[in-house]
Amino acid sequence: MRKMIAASLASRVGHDRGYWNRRRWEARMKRVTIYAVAEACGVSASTVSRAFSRPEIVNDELRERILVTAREMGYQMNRAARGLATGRTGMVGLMVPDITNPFFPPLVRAIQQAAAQIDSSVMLVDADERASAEPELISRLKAQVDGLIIASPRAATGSLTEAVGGLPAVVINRTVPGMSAVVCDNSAALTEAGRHLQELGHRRVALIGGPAASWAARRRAAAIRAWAEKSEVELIELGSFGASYEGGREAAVAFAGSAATAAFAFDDLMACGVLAGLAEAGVPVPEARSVVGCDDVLLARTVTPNLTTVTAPVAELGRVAVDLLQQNLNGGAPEQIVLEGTLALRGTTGTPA
Amino acid sequence: MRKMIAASLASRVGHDRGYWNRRRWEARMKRVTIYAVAEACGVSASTVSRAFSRPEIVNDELRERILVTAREMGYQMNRAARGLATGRTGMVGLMVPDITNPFFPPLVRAIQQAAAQIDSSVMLVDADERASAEPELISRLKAQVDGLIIASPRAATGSLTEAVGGLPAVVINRTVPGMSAVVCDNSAALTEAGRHLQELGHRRVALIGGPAASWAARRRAAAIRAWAEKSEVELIELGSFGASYEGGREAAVAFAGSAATAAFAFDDLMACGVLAGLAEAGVPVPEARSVVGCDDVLLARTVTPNLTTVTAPVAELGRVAVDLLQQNLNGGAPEQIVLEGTLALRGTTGTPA
DNA sequence: TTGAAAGCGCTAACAC
DNA sequence: GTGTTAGCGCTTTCAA
Repeated sequence: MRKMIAASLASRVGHDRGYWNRRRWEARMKRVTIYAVAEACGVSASTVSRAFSRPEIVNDELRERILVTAREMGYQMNRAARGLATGRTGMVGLMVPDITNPFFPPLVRAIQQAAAQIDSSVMLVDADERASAEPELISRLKAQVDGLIIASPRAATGSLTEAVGGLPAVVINRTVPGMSAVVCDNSAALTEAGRHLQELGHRRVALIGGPAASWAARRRAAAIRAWAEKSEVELIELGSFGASYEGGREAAVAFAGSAATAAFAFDDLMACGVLAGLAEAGVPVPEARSVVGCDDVLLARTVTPNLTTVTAPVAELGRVAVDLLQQNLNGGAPEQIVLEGTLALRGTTGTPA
Repeated sequence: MRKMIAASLASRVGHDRGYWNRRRWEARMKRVTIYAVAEACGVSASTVSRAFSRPEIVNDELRERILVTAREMGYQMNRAARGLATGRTGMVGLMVPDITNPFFPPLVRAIQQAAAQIDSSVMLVDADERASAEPELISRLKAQVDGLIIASPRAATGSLTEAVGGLPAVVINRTVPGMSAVVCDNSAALTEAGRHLQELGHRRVALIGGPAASWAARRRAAAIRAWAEKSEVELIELGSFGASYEGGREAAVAFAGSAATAAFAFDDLMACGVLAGLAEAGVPVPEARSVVGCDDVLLARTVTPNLTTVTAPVAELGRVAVDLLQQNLNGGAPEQIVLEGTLALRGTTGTPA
């Protein structure tokens, strides 16, 4: 039977699309399947299949023998075939809004590693900072993965829900009704940063807002407002800027022109932009002004002076996201988990002039 | 026939592994297949299949009708099924040595976008900077993708070749016999940087070497040595350091203690480390010392003063990699393409004291 | 240009 | 505990 197939394939190869098909044909001929392994072991294909997918139900000795010969023969499971049979692809889709934003690479890494632990691979898509592209990208991913991890999506809740359409999904640093979520709550750490500024003697502090569409930006702003309200400090809100280095430089102008002696930037990228803008304007940090960032990306430690910021437990964020997804995959209900950021005091906060 | 299958599935659902299976069953029942579309259009499944995979061979009007109803019914191709039938997965594997190194995110993005253009998805794995893990990761990827893009691999040529084992593959910023490659050649730009330093008056320049295992590091070092040889400049080689910010800070000590007035760092990350190290030691840049980096990562523009460096055409690197891979996939022979880096003069080079 | 039918490699219900 | 068998959804001959 197998022989016949080989023969019929072989006959094809002479004509039609030439080299290309010949290569594919060769690749196939070489391919070791469970049937080949089964034959070599003198067992049925199902037994080989079980030896891999449910090892506990096959005789220990036999299983060992199968596994060994499989390895010797160079057998590698065809995941497409398994996927077709089980309806599971073994892949998780990961969408990030902008992989060049230094917050995401460590997260991507953590997710990829955690996924590997549960024998899944990560299919990555970058939304290239275009919120409107997100639903489309998600729909495309959807057909190829078992579940989705959506990092800090910018798109509207409704369009996200619709795009995801019931597929298990977990969002990171945002909540979306009906989906699992892991969020990093920086409120406490930001409040602590506020107290720290106050103790240093700051009485007027600026809030440099991030993109209006950002859920995280709103949360952070809310925490800071709440702190300002409770304290004796005057909060000067400096409107919203792009969550980028450039955005920060623009904000620096506004900040320098204001009466504030310290500023919270939405994130580290912006904070570094602010630092650069202040430097250009000849305003020394932390002598004349203080600035605090958020996220603790690589940049925060490489800028001089080192940025005072709020450290997010990125690796854990990733691990938890994969965990939650797996729970969903196994029929668990959506769940939300909150992790806490911690304040990292460094060189950009000091006593005001 | 289809009805029967549905019935038999339905009967399964009552017992066995409960909720989990029920969900899968529901997901399946909902799934729109080519058969459903075919029935709705009153044609055979093969015709629907052809309407998607080889549209040119089906009657224009009919094809339109099929495509429209497919969209209306929410049909989404099952790639596992196609993969099983064609032997192609529609995925390209992308391995990066360290996604948190700022050189890679823009590259990853470019690759993902280029892949999307040819209707492929990207499966990402991060080697977490462990050269020895690379072969294993590649082997795992191999079974699930049509081809591989391997960015700046650190592993030995032999183990790479073996791990890839004949699968179409293209390496980035390195050459491996038998594989396609795109490399960014920075020699000309580095030579130009050298001439620039010389014109500024530098007579002794340091070479801060990158990791010994890095192909790119060796190439860059070679270019710089060649330039020094031809010019009147004394080259002081400062041994090899880790390709990291920390590595750069260590190197800064050696640099500051040397007679060199300028230094080439292996890459921008190290260059920034050098900058930080010099700043700590109270050595002003570019007044006392000059430094030039390589790659032009985000960091190079955010550090103060902005880093003089060599800009790599990252986006093009990614596009070309995908192009080459596609050619390989279609039976083309391995090919190597060289792109040129360009010098970006910025703030870290100046007249020596 | 279209349809029928077989097969891609694996899983899982069922029988032994 | 293991074998038999019938699919998973798509592509691709081959015949009409």
